[in-house]
Amino acid sequence: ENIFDRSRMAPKTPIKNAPVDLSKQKGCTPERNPITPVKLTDRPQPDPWTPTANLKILVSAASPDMRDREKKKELFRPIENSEQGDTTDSLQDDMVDDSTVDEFEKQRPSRKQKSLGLLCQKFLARYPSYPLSTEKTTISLDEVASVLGVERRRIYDIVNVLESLHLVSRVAKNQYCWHGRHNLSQTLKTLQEAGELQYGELMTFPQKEQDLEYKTGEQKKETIPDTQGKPPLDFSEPDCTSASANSRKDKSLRIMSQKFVMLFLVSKTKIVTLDIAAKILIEETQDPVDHSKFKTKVRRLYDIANVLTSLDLIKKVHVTEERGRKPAFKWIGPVEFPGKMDELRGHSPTSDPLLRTQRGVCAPYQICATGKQRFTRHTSFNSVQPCEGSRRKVSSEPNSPHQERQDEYCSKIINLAAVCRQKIEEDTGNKACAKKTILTSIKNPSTTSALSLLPVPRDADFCVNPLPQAVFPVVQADVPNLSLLNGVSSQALHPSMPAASKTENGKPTLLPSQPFLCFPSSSLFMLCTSLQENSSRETLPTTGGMGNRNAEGQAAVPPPACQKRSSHECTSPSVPGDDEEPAAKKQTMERSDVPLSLVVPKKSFESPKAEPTQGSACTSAVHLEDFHLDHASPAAPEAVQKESTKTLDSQNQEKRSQNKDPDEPSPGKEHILKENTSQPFLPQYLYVQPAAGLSSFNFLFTANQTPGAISLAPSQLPSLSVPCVVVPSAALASFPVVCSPSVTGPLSPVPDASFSAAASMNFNMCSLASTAPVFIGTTSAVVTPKVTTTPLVDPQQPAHPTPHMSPVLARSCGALQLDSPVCMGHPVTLLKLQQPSSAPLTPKSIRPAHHEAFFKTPGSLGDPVAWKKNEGNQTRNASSVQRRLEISSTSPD
DNA sequence: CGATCCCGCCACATT
DNA sequence: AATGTGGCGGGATCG
Repeated sequence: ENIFDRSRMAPKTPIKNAPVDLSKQKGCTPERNPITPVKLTDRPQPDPWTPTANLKILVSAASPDMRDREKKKELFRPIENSEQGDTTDSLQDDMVDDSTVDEFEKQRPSRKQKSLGLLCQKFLARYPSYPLSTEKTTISLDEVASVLGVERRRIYDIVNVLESLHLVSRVAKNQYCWHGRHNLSQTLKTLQEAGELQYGELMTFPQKEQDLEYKTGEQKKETIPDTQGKPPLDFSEPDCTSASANSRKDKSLRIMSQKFVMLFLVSKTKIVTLDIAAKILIEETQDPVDHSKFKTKVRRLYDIANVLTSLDLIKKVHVTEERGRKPAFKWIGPVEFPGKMDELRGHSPTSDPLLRTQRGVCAPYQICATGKQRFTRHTSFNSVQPCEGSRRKVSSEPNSPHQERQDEYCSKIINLAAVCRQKIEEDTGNKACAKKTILTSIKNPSTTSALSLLPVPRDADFCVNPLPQAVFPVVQADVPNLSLLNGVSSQALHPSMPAASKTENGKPTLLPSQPFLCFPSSSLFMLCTSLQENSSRETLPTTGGMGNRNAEGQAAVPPPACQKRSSHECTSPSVPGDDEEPAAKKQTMERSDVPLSLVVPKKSFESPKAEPTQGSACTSAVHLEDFHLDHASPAAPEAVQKESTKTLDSQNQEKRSQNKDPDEPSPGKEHILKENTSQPFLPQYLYVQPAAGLSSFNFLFTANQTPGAISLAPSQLPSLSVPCVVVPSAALASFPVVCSPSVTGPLSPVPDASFSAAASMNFNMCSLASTAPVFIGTTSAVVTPKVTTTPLVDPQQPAHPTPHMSPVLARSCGALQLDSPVCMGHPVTLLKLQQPSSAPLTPKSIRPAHHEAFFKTPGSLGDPVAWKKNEGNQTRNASSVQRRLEISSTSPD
């Protein structure tokens, strides 16, 4: 355009060559022209501009020209009216224009004409999408700004987003280098991987370090320290981290952009609503204050979305949820990147996944690390890319670089995951999210489950429908069982079970029966899982085979990551990929160390644990929304389980059939569930999430033994007699209580069976509720296999398990993902899970607190309701208050 | 009236 | 101190 303009302009304009006609034509008031000065240049540019005022005028004036050009381009077309404008000059004229313009319709430069999206299109039109590698195009911000007739500030908005996708890189002050889309797929791939890791897994995290390095400020708020940046940093590289990392505000816009893109890449549906994205992106804070923050975030997202839209990567759509329609964006860019996954993702079925995952995971992380390394400025990739550098890509890519930010980015990304979790929680609290979730959940029962929990409240409508129907049946059956459950629970409680300890199978015994109870009204959410890292991992491979069935692989990416994490403990930051894994493992490890950790609502305790939960929730929510995940995550774990479980599965299936709602999620889910179910899971933790806002769901999961072990409130649970209890919020009331059928019967008999039963229960729940429960079940199932199952109850020992639990869950998820497509969907979930683990990291510090909290909780638990209330309210504040109780399920080894 | 998001102040970073 | 960057949010416009 510029060119055109100039050429045209030249002739036209009286002025010299103002780049834009605009100025010339109209209006440029003399003054204005003169003003311009600044910079500019040497070149042909017009002098006139500069001043914004002038610009505006110019713009208006120019508009006509613009439009012509635009038309050419097409871009403008959409705009329609906007264009016109030729008319008059000066501002005054604008008014006139309208009248005058009749012909065109135009109205002066309407706001749209000046939209960032349009501006971006113009900007992009200036450069070739696929420039010759050899030639390098440099972009002068001033020049562009003047040519396009906008203030430089706007150009920054565009460039920052483009930079996040590596379409451009900053070379120097005011100078950017245009790369075009050559690396776009690579970048997206990297982002996807990173997204999977983060969101999917979460990271890890080392709280401690984090504190030091990054400021705690924000992070801590969340309570999710881990999630936040630190972990990444830690992982990535120590050195860098501190430095680069440092806070800085970093360009949130860049980071946000990447995160935003990651959400799309991770989501199944490829649709992300603004509010969800905003929630996820809001890293810190959660608290009340946020509102304004949320608003600001959304504003930024619009900016980003406009640019992405111009890039044809996304398009605006509306998602109508039950309530109403929400603005959302659909990813229309490439979904699969050549080569991208390959190893990483691993959707490969079976065993591969593990490998992949591990490695794959590493890669992403690495990336981050890399980024960090560079403190200074490298340009090449900012955030996400890290991977490249470190791992494969390497790249050098770019030349240059500048910007150290990447490191930060990486960390941030990590944080994002955490944030997401938190947010999710919050969201859950909030209705909107919940709704979505619910919806999604409905669609995908399993997947949603987690999410659904959150949403529950409001959506009751929705929720109800799906859930109730499906659920009820189950419940009914279950109810009777309660007694059984009790029996079971008792068993569970008594961790002593050696059998359980033995291994996965054994463990089941504990859980066996765990049925679920859903109470409407409470807001508690408890998640119990127990798992061991090892087992889970191991299982994963197997699982892969099992779970894969569906293996859609689509987005599956996440799973791998999870697995990865789980697989490795590595602390070493050096390897990116490893980082996560290690972290994850570590987390798990750590947790394991800690016998019982309670996860308190994030903030309150600050313990990381809470985070995970949230994170999971968040993720799930995200998925749901976007994708409706599948509950794949759960499935993954199952694979392992399958062995013993199969029988269970069969049972489960039956149940499922019953349970299934009309809606019924996809079969895949069922599978997953089955798998999950099959695996016994041991609830190590209890998660209580009371979302303040959420309200609707409360879940109580008992780990198998946990309850007993925990001592939580045996009385409480016991009374229930169900290992897991899900309590919907009051609002939920609609929900019936659900007891896992399987549980009832089985309990005593065979541990395995019981597990399976339990698992099934969970699944059922999920299907029914379509919400969180499912996840839980899954995770737990996954976890259980090994350690968890073991019944040990010792608090401390259990603690060990506990830690695992979260990790386990994550792992399991990862496994699931790997295996089945479903997993893919769930990736997010998984992530969340991991996060928790990460959160947990802190085991140390946390532990004590947790314990206390933990205990408390139980007490509170005594009354489910009361419990909910109390905690829910309290916790809420943090966005999600989640508490995890770890139950020691068994003593891990 | 809610969704969008332009506009530009102003703080922080870099030179 | 000047200039580059870019966070941020008021408030206008759109639908």
